[in-house]
Order: sequence, then C-alpha cells, then structure tokens
Amino acid sequence: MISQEKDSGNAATPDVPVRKSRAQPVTLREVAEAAGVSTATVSLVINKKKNARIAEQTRQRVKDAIRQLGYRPNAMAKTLVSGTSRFIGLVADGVATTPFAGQIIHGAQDEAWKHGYALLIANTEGNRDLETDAIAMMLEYKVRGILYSTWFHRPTVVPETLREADFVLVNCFSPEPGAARAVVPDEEQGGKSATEILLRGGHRRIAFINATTPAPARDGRLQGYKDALEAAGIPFDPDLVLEAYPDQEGGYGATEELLKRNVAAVYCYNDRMAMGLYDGLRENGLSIPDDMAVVGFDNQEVIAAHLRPPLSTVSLPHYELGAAGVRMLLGLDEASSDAAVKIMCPAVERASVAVHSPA
Amino acid sequence: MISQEKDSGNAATPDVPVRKSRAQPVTLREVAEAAGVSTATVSLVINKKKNARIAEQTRQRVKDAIRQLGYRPNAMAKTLVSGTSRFIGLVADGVATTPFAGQIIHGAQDEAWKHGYALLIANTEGNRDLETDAIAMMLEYKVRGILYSTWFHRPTVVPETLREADFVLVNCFSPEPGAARAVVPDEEQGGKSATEILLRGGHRRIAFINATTPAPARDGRLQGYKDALEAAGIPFDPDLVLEAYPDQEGGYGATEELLKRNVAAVYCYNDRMAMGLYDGLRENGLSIPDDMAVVGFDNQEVIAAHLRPPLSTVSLPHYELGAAGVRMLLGLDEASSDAAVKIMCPAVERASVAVHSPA
DNA sequence: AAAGTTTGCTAAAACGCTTGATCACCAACC
DNA sequence: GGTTGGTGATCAAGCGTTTTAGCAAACTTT
Repeated sequence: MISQEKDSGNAATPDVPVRKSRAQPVTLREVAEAAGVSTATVSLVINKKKNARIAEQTRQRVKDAIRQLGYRPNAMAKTLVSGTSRFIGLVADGVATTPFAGQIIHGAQDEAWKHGYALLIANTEGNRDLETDAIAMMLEYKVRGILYSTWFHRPTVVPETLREADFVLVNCFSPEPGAARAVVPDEEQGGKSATEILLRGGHRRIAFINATTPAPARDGRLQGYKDALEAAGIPFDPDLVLEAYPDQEGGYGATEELLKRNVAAVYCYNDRMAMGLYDGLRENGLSIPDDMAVVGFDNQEVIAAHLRPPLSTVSLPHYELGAAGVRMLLGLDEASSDAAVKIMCPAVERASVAVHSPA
Repeated sequence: MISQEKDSGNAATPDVPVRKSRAQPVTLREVAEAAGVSTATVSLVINKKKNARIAEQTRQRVKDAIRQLGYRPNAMAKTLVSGTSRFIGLVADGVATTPFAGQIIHGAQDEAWKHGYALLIANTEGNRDLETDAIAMMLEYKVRGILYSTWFHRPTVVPETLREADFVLVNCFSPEPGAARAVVPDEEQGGKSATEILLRGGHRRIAFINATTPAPARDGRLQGYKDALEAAGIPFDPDLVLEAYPDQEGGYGATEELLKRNVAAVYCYNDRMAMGLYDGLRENGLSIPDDMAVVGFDNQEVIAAHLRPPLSTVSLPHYELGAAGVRMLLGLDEASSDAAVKIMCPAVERASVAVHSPA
C-alpha cells in the first residue's frame, strides 16, 4: 500500500516549463515517466505510427509532457536502431572555394532537405588523402549516400572507398562506362543555345572564341556551336573559331584576332573571356551590341549581369546539378550508370545582343 | 559433442579479404570473433587507450582482423555512448547562395576538420521556420555546437532554440551586449587600410563613395576613412563623401558627381561600385590610375583581380571568419560575449593605384 | 611458500530509441 | 458461460559501441 504511494501521487512531476538549457538532455524515458506511460507508448506517439492504438487522452498527455520537458529526440539513437541516417554526404574538390560552383551545395542542400535529409559536406581541395578520410567519415556516420562533385565539369576516377556507399557523381563523370551514375551540364545544348542567341539576333557570321584548355566543355561547346550553325543552314567555317586561355586576359588578348575576322557577332567560351573582350572592343572604339554582339557562357552573376551592357550568356545549372544529384541518389530520378544524365543550360538573354539585327 | 563442433572449426571464419560492398556492415563483434577476443579488447585496440594493457601479439591479431573484414566503426553508436558527436552545425541565411561568402563555409570546414569535426550545413535563405527546423535537426544530431552565419555583416536576433546549443555568430552580431559570442570583419580597420593605399600613393584629396544602405559596413568603412585621414593630418571634408547604391550601376552613376569634386583618388564602398565607376571614368576618357586612382572593398576575386587595370581593394576575410568561428566555438580562441571579435581585412594592392604619385 | 603486484583480458552495464510479441481488459456473440 | 474480437498499452530484445570493475595467470617480492 505505502509502496504504491510513491507511484501514484501526481504522475506528471514538473509542471513549470522546465527549460533545460544544456544540462544533459531530456530522454524518452523521462517523458514516459512524466506522462505516466511506457517508453514504447511515447515512441509510438512521437512517430505517429499508423497502426498503433493509443487513446486520444493518452496521446494528449504524452504530447503535453513532451512540450513541458522540451524533449528532443536523440537522432543518433534512432539511427543506431534503423541502421541508416538521414544524412547525405557531399564530397567536393573545391566547390566551396569556387564562387559560383557553390550553387551545387545549395541545390543539393535544398533538395536533400526537401526529402528530410541533411547535408554533410567535406571540401577536399582535390587532396586524395583528405578525400579518403572524408569518405570514411561519411561511411562511419552511415550516410544514406554520397555526392562526389567537382568544381568544373571533368572526367574523374572514382575513389575505391566511394563504392562502399551509394553514390552519384556531380559535375563530373567516370570515363569507363557503366562505372557510376553521374549528372553533368549539357555542354552541347548550351553551346547551341548560346549560338542561337546570336542567330536570333540576325547574325550569320558568328565567331567562337574557344578555350585552349582541354575539357568536356571545350569539345561540347564547340559541337553545340556547329550544331546550331548546321540547323540554321550556315556552313561551318573553321577560320571563325579562335582559341585563347579562358579568362579575362585571354578574352582581351583575342580582340585583335577577332577583329581581323570581320564579324559582328561572337560567342565566347565563358563570361570571363567576354569580360576581357569587352575591354578590348572598347579600346578599339567599338560598341556592344551595335558593332559587335557578344555572348558568353557560365552566367557568373557577378560578371554577366553587371557588365555594361549586361552580357547575354548561358547558365551553368549548378543548382540543378546539386538537386538532380540528390534526386538520383534517392532514386527519385531515373538514372543509368552507362551515361551521365545531362542537365540543360538555359540561355539568359541580356543587352549584349540586339534584339533585331539591322538586317 | 556434435553441437560443439559448430563453434570450434576455425574461429576466424573468412580468410579471403571479404570486400563487403554494401551488405550490412561488419560490426565490432564480428571483428572480435574473428580475432578470438572480446569486443572490449577490440574497442581498446581501436581507440589506442593509453592505459589499456594488451599484448602486442593480440593487438596485431585484432588489427589484422579489422583489415581483413574491412571493418568501419559505427559513429552513431559511438556518439550514443559519448553523448556528443563530432559535428559542428553551420546555419546560414544565404552563404551558399552568395558567391564569395561561401568562403565562410570553406574556412569553417577546414578548421573543423583540423580538429576532427565534420560540418553539417543548412542554408535557410533567411526563412525563420526553416531555420528553426535546421537548428532542431542539429540539436537532435547532438552537434558539438552551431555557427550561425549571415552572408553580409549585420546585426541579427539570436533564435531562441539556438541557445540550447553552444553557438557562435559569424559575420553578424547581437545588438544586445553580452548575448552572444560573435566574430565579424573589422570594417573600421578595413576602411582605414583602403584609404591608406591611396595615401601611400601620394594622394591627399581622396573621395569616398559610400553606400546608401544602412549597415555596419557603411558606418565602419566611413569611420576608417576618417581615421586614416586624421592619422595623416588631413582634415575631413564632408563634401568628398558621396553616396550611391552599392552596385555597378551605383558606381557608374556616381561618376559625374565624383568628377565635380576635382579629385584624383577615390575609395569605393565596394568592388562592384568600383567596377561601375571604371566604366564611367572610361566614358569620360579618363584613365586609371593616372587620371584617377581607385580603391574598392570586399576583394571579390572575379571582379577585383580581373578588371583592367586590376583593382586595389581590401579583403573581406570570409575564410578567416569561418575558421575563427570554429575556433571560438571549440574554445581555442579567447572570446567574450560582450563584444564581437573583429577579424582584420587585409589590403590587396593592385594596379588601380600608381605606386608613386607624380608628386 | 605466502603475499603482493603486474599483466592480459573479459563480463556486463550502459547510451536512447524502436518494434514485434504479449497481455489485460471488456463488449458482443452464439 | 465460454469464445471471439477489438482496444490500449507494456515487455523486452536489440542496434554497435564504450568503459569500469574484476578475474585468472604469471611474476615479484619478502
């Protein structure tokens, strides 16, 4: 009788909102005791188990206790039981370092979050040892899967340990077919779109300043240029394809050669080259878009949108790459490991190309 | 007798390197069985416990088993026992969105990693609900602490739930003193350094194009400008302080006013304004740095380093902010919650200011 | 040779949660 | 009055570690 006493009294011990700020946290058991039920019951209430039969009254009592105590579930314990966490790992060679490629993180984060996952990131600067450590760490934390991404589009060799997890390559791909699922920007389509902006402007003689540095982008963007010309019934003229190092200086330096070509429209391998070219053209007293229509590639906001005049260009869909990578990882998007999925590079038209050419 | 048989045979069951790729993972117990020891022993070996007495021979046997089986510790289980994970959370309002502020992530990640922590990031785009969820998630994963960061330097109100964790504000601060530890860029020193670049160039009449938008940067950078002038014994002339919206257009638009001031040196609130100003000056047939010496602020690489001529400016130390935030969180740097710790903004001198003025 | 000390290792109790099996109770049915 | 069926909740095992207390054997010391 007396021993019973202890248990009756009032089951819900504390009724002042106990704001435990950073002592050791409230546990399921404490909630259970406060509500006068078993931990099993509390667990069932929390997880809204469909086929659990709990009286509405009890359910309410539990909820109150949870609020009262400021209970927070311990995700680690959950994970231990379930065997897999709600983490998605993102290994990046330099994504965080490189301004606009950071959008990959952003896209991945948003999409992951949307499906209840959190992003665990590691920037490896391309250091293989760091990379191995990072992957090991992610594996130890039982991530749902890993996104392996690079800051520019390129082939890559898949680290051995990566295969211990579910993974997807983002902005890169494995040269050996069937080795990995991957998602990359569609350079051909992008190059085609860029060229089409100029075609729509009424231009027929269009120069292309390509990069000197080998990369999928270099080949793809050139191919897109050719495709667009062909579709427009314009013969490809190799003489209109220049090459320069893909930065401001390169674009600036290419000015002279470009002017020799006697064209009024040019598509640059990237925005940085276009930026340099702007300077070169200006020095020659030429105005954009009247004397020369210019299109870039990448859509680096800081540059493209704010040059004078603003630069027409094509977006590298970094955000989408990150998001698509996550979807692919979670099996929400179709994906084969035979060929990388290509994400569209949308055209962004601005004032560097006049709407109607003075036909 | 016969029932024993099953257990004897060979204790170390598999001796081919079993590359379990993604079945259910090898556990401590399996390693223990393979090595013919208890799980306790394996644990002791793995964690290199100093005062554990394990025979060298046994130790080796365990290590072999670990390698053989490709064992990976389950970090969740570890965390469950220890009560705290090796995670540091980073809540950002838009850090991933904003190109150069991404360096905060980078700095935090590097520093965290250096101390054996991994970064758990959440981009909230300033959405309070998302923010609360993100913090809750981090709390549930028992993060060691949380970095709360903003993409530009500003005052902020600390979310209630953040207080349940150890936290540090990065690139922002709480207006109420004593409310939170924080680390921010030193705008005054930065403004002073920027001005000093021009002073070193031999200039005495220096204009400042400030932002129209209220912000700690606006006040701080102006103060730094005044400080530098005072230190150089030059009286402050309010007429030399212009104001414009802090972007390219703003800088461009300020050209005319600036030219009225009859100065040969100008310090812009940020690089984007400087970029616009470049255009304005060029249109007026003025050359940089001969007709006008220009200094910016922020050191947005894509802009500053690649304008023609390259822009002298002052760096916003984003990387350092992230790193310092982590150190502060871990208690490696001194920190009071009475005043934000200020990180130096280093000057970056480039060709937009001539080394010796034509005195 | 008895007592103490060191060495090498293990048993078992946590850590906080989930979940399938079980149970007590009560109303309804033949 | 025994059986069935439904309802509301609990029991207890287990997830993969860490860690403390303690045991047995092998050495020392007196």
